[in-house]
Amino acid sequence: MGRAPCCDKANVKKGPWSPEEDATLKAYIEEHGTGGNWIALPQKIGLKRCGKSCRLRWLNYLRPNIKHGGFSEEEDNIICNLYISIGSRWSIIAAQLPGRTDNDIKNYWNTRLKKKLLGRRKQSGANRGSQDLKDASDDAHQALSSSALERLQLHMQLQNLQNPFSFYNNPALWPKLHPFQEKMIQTVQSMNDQNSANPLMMQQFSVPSHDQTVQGHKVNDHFYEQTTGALAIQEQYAKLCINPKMDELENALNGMSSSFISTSNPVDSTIVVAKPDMIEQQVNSSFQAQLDGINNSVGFTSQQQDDQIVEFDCFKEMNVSKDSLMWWANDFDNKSASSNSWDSTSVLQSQGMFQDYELGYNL
DNA sequence: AACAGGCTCAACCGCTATATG
DNA sequence: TCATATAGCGGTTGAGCCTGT
Repeated sequence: MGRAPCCDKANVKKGPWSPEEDATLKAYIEEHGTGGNWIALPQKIGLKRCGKSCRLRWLNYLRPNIKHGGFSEEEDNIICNLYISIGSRWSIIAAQLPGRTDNDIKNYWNTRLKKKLLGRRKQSGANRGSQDLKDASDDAHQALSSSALERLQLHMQLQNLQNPFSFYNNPALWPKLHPFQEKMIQTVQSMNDQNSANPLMMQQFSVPSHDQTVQGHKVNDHFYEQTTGALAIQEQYAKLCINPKMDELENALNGMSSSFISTSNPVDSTIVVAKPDMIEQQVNSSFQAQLDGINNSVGFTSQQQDDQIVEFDCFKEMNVSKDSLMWWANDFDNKSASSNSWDSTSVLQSQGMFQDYELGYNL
């Protein structure tokens, strides 16, 4: 049996609200409240509108203290950070921005903010020319939701562009490479030079391989994952650049375990792969010290760093097991894993989120 | 001035979560 | 425990506006 409609579709008005309708609805709610029943409300006040439509109109437009347009830089930062962290939970994001509605934020993100951020990459990656790579990337892309992909892209971009202390941005912090890796990178760089490479990619390729000791500090787990992923990018991309044939690409992709993180960037054809077994390798102690140094220099406390990890919620959409990626587990994620059941309170309870705005990606 | 294409944003749709009997 | 009603959410649509030619 199908579900009964919430209202008589034939007898309700659709489309834009007239000033008279607005006035009627506003006056009634301000005097009587909603009465806890939106469905019955339009009939009470003689509006030929669906209750859902009345609710939406009130929440998004008529209720007091609603702000429209004119998003500030600070609001942009919050939206961006939260989107990267939790995805398109617009109501939760809206709860952090007084006077903003979820609809407003959603529209703002889809029409402006996303373009503002991703547009940079599109521009820088536009000149990279391998259609083979692009096609293969598109295929790999299918395994990942656009939301997660977008968030991953944004994370990587922002990590790179916004943080002056970023590992990617600081060549002095890059340990020496294995000669073979250097050779791969040189090859890649020479090809990229010819093709006006995306600067982001170049920096990713400069990230060295490294190891890890134990599941100790999440600080290092975090950086470790990033650099491990970057190493895998190096390997795959270098192979493909050296011999960019489709069959090679297919083999490379087919050879990847299903437990790998696998995604791709449809804009610049980046293939991102992180192998869990790499995560089992040993950490170079001097490198670890350097990472600790970075964290100290940017003022991360261990708690803040834990919170920072919250930002990588997007990886859960990539079928990454908690065992294979040790940095993954945290209280926040458990809440988010229960999907829509958590609210803005739970976000705030995952303390430190707002600290991340200051520590993180100022636009 | 006229047109086409792109952009914005209010509103709708359909789904899930929650409340209630 | 189940069925039903309602609230709430996120994705999508389309009318109107803007901009470039």
